[in-house]
This record gives sequence, structure tokens and C-alpha cells, in this order.
Amino acid sequence: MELNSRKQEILLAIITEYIDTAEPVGSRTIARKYKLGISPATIRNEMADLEEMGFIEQPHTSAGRIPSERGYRYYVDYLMHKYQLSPDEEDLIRQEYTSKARDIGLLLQRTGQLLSQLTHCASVVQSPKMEAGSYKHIQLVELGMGRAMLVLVMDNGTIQHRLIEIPSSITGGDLATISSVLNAKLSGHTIETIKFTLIKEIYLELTRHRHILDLVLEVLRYSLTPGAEDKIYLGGLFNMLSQPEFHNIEKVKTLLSLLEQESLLASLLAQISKPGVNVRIGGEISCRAIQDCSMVIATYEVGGQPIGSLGVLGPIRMDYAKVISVVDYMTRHLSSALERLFRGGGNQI
Amino acid sequence: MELNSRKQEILLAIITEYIDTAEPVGSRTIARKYKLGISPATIRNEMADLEEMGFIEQPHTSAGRIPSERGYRYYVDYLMHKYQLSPDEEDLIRQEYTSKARDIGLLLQRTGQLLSQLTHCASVVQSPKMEAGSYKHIQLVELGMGRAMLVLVMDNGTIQHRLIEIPSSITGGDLATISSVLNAKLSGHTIETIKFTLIKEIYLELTRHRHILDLVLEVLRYSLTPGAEDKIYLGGLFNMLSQPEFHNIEKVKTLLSLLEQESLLASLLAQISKPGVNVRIGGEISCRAIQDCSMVIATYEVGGQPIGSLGVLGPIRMDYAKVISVVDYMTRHLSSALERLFRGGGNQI
DNA sequence: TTTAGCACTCAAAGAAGTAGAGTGCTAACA
DNA sequence: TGTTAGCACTCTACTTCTTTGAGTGCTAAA
Repeated sequence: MELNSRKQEILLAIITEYIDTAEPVGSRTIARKYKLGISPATIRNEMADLEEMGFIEQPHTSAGRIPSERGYRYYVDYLMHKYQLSPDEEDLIRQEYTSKARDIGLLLQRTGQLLSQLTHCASVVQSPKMEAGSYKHIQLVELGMGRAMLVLVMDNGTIQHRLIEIPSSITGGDLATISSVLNAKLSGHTIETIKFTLIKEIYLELTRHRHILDLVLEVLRYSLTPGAEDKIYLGGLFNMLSQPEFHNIEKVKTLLSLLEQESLLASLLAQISKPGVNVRIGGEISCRAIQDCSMVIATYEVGGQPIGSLGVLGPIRMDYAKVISVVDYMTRHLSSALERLFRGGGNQI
Repeated sequence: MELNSRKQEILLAIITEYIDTAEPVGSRTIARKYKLGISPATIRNEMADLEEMGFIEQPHTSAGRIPSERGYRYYVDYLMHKYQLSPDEEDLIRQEYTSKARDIGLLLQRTGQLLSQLTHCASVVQSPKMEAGSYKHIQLVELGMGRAMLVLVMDNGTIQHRLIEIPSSITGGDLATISSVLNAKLSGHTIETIKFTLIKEIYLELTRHRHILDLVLEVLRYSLTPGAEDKIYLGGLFNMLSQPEFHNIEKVKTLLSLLEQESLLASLLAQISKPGVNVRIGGEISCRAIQDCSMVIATYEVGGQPIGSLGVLGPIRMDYAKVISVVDYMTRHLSSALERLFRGGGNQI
């Protein structure tokens, strides 16, 4: 769909103004605020065209225009000016990532808070994918009363643990033996490179402990399932409530009830279709329940490997230019912070 | 403050009715719905007394009465009938705790969801206190690139881990040595029973690795700080939004912004002053910001030792009888579920 | 001591009127 | 032919006024 440059200017003005004020935009306002050198009447004519083409719509006859989803899409793809973070904003982010985080979870949580604070949207941050790393250490710790804890440490600094039930005949020594065999065999392997032959070797070496191995391997298999152990940090909901579109409690309620389901959040973050920052506007989100929202998401990576996603969810009328810049900037910073953390050379965290 | 039995009956009726309808209660309503055998006029006289005594108040002259905080307190202490959970509700809870949970975190999170669902309040669940257990296993795992991970496994099934930076001169073998010494010395100790002499012994035995020991001990010391590693699960906010008192967005916003601060939640849960279920009504909560809410909290325990708290937060006009029963019932069930889990004899989880 | 009766109060809901922002159309103009 | 001034028209949002009815307190009688 082609738009001549005057129509583009007008559409840009409408969207900019609407994002700013959340009020339908009239021709007079545009003529006054945006020096396009044409009269309100001309603008009205152009607006009628834009409406017919589906880029803007009218809430009712005597109101101004608001952008349609299609209008936002055109804006994001062609019209939007890149937003330059203010020095203050940049400082805020940089500072966050230079200070020492106690652990990855906290780092991700703070990332979400910052995202939300800067964008006035809710933030969603996924924890790094376990399966992206390779096993570094496997330990079975005897806890007494027929229980043991299996601890998996991955080389990317993630960790997984699970209680398992063991026969009381098993001693701490047995567990140590099993641990050391598992370590010797599996250490350095990624989940994908564990082959059936390797498993067989382990079983041969530990025939006596077949039962425990079954349990351990079940956990390993589980840790392989993508998304199984992902935690998702949701934050800054209250930042979103300051947006006028959420003055209606019913909307807030349905939104909240959805966002408290981790599985839904995971599916939202999975909607990344291209490298870099992805923008999903309204109905473009493959989730019927939140089609009156937009989403800006991206993937963070370590060593060139994408290992998790993050993003924000907000009203369709969000400041896309700013949100995209913020998400982009924060993704880069988070990536390099994790890089330092996982790949070494870094600070103690 | 003494109340004759008729005043008590009337106060009970007012509060019951108000909790149910969220509307100021008039004398006619009480005469009609609650067969007290007296006329509205008599009830009005008694209400005037109750108001003077501070148990109820009037939003404006031509409205009915609503309970004051003092009224609620009297109700909770003296008037309230015990709420008997319905078979359905009991089933729901029992079922939750008989099914196998993947880990403690999930168990606590589900506990919160259930609490919230049954009470229509927000739920707050604290993770078990680390310091309640004793060290079972300490492992330093080399991750390459000058980093290692310290893993602390406690006998109560909790776990803590942290990345530390190590000099590149240190080998995996060194870490294994350190691990085994730490294990030998600290295993079985609670955080409180680690004495200075013990630390000294370790230093003597591992003089070469003084630097790493410093780091490790810093982490140990940190894990000792009460509350430092506590996670708090907040849930079911949307359940609370169905209460009419939260139809005002501003209230929701301030509440949300508060509840997203973990430290505040921790301080709320710390306001337990007696064994069993604690009820804090309005201003009784030592937090200025949420004085228009009430809180029902309790402590769960393992082996007779309190190891964490949980509770709900909701409008002052909450169904105290039901909420108290639910919190009590769930606390017991959570305690015994954890008991099975930590103390063994239990299912695999 | 209880209660019927009554005048009074006041928030909430409805009705009516007003203001004003915005539109589309027409006709004149460059 | 594209642009613009002018104008009648539309429709929401706001204000003001009125009505309604639930509820009270007081008084006097039972």
C-alpha cells in the first residue's frame, strides 16, 4: 500500500499525537501543532482517505481519528523515528549492569523492573535456557531418611536440583560412586550429545544401582524438555496501570488473570520470528485474550547462542520508538552481562 | 468493653451482612433478615449505642452502618462462628498436597494460588528459611574461565548456589580438595553451630587456598543472614480485584506497587505475634501504606520448628471466618507435606 | 422498654440542557 | 485541479436540576 509523502506526514502526526495524549486527534490539532503548511480542511480530506485505506479510524462521527492496528504497523515499519535514550536513561541501565548481582535470578528480575520503569509497560523476562549449556557437575547428595538430592550444574552457571527417593540400602558411599561415574561420563556433554550408547555404558558400570539411575535419568530427560525448568519474571504491572487504557478494572482483571499463568507468558515470549527486536501489534499476538495489547520482545544471547527472551507488554498505544530502543539496549546489556558472567573474565557475582 | 447479648447479636448481624453485601446495613434489613424478635426502631436505638461505642460507623447521615476496625476486631475475637470448609474445598486442598510436586518452589506457588482462589484475597507465601537446616553437602564446581560455582545443600532440601571468581591457578583438583575439607568440617552443622574454632581449623588445613575460603565463607555468612535468600511467592492478585473495594484504580496501583517489593512482603509476613493464625485488621498492620487492608497470616513448620510464613492480604471487609479456616487448614497441610518431604518416608517429589 | 409514626437527610440515578470539538460538504479561489 | 474558507450538522462529555428511596433520629403512645 503506497502512501504519498503528505499522507505519511499526516499519519505520522496523528500517531505521534495519539501516543502522546491518548485522545482522538482532530485536523485542527495537527494543523496547529505540526507545521505541515496545509489547512485543516486539506488535512481532513487526507484523513478521509487514510481512513478509507484502513490506517486510522473514528471512534464516532464527531471525534478525531485514532490509529488502527494497520496504522501502527505502518508507523513501526516505515514512519517511526529512532528514539535516542537520554543520558539519564542510559546511565540507569549501565549502572544496573555494572553493579554486582547476587545471582542470575536477581539480575533478570532487576532487568524486568528497569524495562517496566522505562517503558511504562509490564515486563516479561525469561530465565536462560538450561539446555543451552553442557553438564559440568552432577552430584547426588544423601539427605537421610531415604532421600537424596540430585544437583546438576551446567557450565553456563545455571543449576537444577531435585529430591529423589532412594532405597534405604543405599549408602552415602554408593551415591558418591554413582556421582563420580555420572560425572566422568556426562561432564562436558550438552543434553543433545548424550547418546544412547553413553547411557548404556553407565548402566553397565553401575548395574547394582539400576533403580537410582532410572530416577536420575528421568530427571535428566526432564531437564532436556525445553521450557520445563524456565522461570519467567513478570514485573512492573503497576507501571502499566498508569496508562489510561487500563482505567477500566475489568480489563485489568482479565489481563492479570492471564499474566499469572506462566505457560501463557512462555508462549508469548516464544512468538519471536526474526532476529533482533520483534514487535507484535494487537491481533498480531497469537493469543485471543490479549489482542488489545502490543508486545515488544527480543532474544538475549551468550556466545552468539540465543538462550532466552525478554520483552514488554503494554497497550496498543505504546511509544513504540522508545520501547523498541529500550528493549534493544537492555537486551544487549543483559547479553553482555551474562556473557561476562558465563564466559568468565567477569566480576564475582 | 462489655456488650450485652442483644448488642452482640446486632453487631454480628451487621458485620455478617456487610461482609456479604459490601453495602451499608440498615435497621430494616436486619429486622427482616435476622429474626431477632425486635423492631427496626429498637435496632436503631442499639445501633446508635454501638456507634457511640465505636464498633460501627455511618458513611453519611442517611446511610446504614458499616463495621469499624474495632468492630471487626470484636467480631474476630468474640462473635465470629467457625467456618467449616465444604467437602469440595477440603478435597481441593487435599488433592493439591497428595499430588507430586516437582519441587518446593512449585509447591509453595500452588499453595499461594489455592489460598487466593479460596479466599478471594492476594496470597503471600514465604519460602522455608534456609537457616533452619544444617549443611549436608558443600561443593565447589569449576566452571572454567576463572569461575566456580559454590553449591550448598541443606538437609531440609533447600539449596543455595552462587558463582564465585577464582584465580586461574586453581585447578579442578584443588576445588575438589577444598570441597572435601569443607564437607568434612561443616557437614551436619547448622549455621548457628559453626564456631570460630571450626573456621580456624579449616583455614589451617587449607592455608594455600585462603583467598577462595574468604569468598566461600562470605557466601556462608550471607546465607546466615535471616531472610537474605528468602523468596516470596505473591499470587492471585486478580482474585482480589473482584472485590468491590478495588474498583478504584488508584488503590490498585498503590497496592500493586507496594506488593512488587519483596522486602515489604517479608516485613508483612514477619508480623506474627502468636502461634497459630494471626489476624491483622487495617491499622493493626504496621505499614502505613496498606492500612485499608487486612491480613491473615500463619507459620508453617517442620518437626515442630517454624520455618516459614504464609497468608493472605485482602480488603478489611473480608470473610474472616472463612479466611481464617482456610489459612489454618492450608498451613497444616503444607506443614505435613513439607514434613513428609524433608523428614523422609515420603513420595518422590 | 419497646415500637409506630413522621419529618428530615443525603447519595445515587435519571433527565434535560449546554458547550465544544470535530466532521463533511459546498463553493470560491489560485 | 488542488486547496481552503465557511457553514450546517453530529455527537460526546459535562453541568445542572430533579426525583427517588433508603435510612435515620426524635417523639409519643403502648
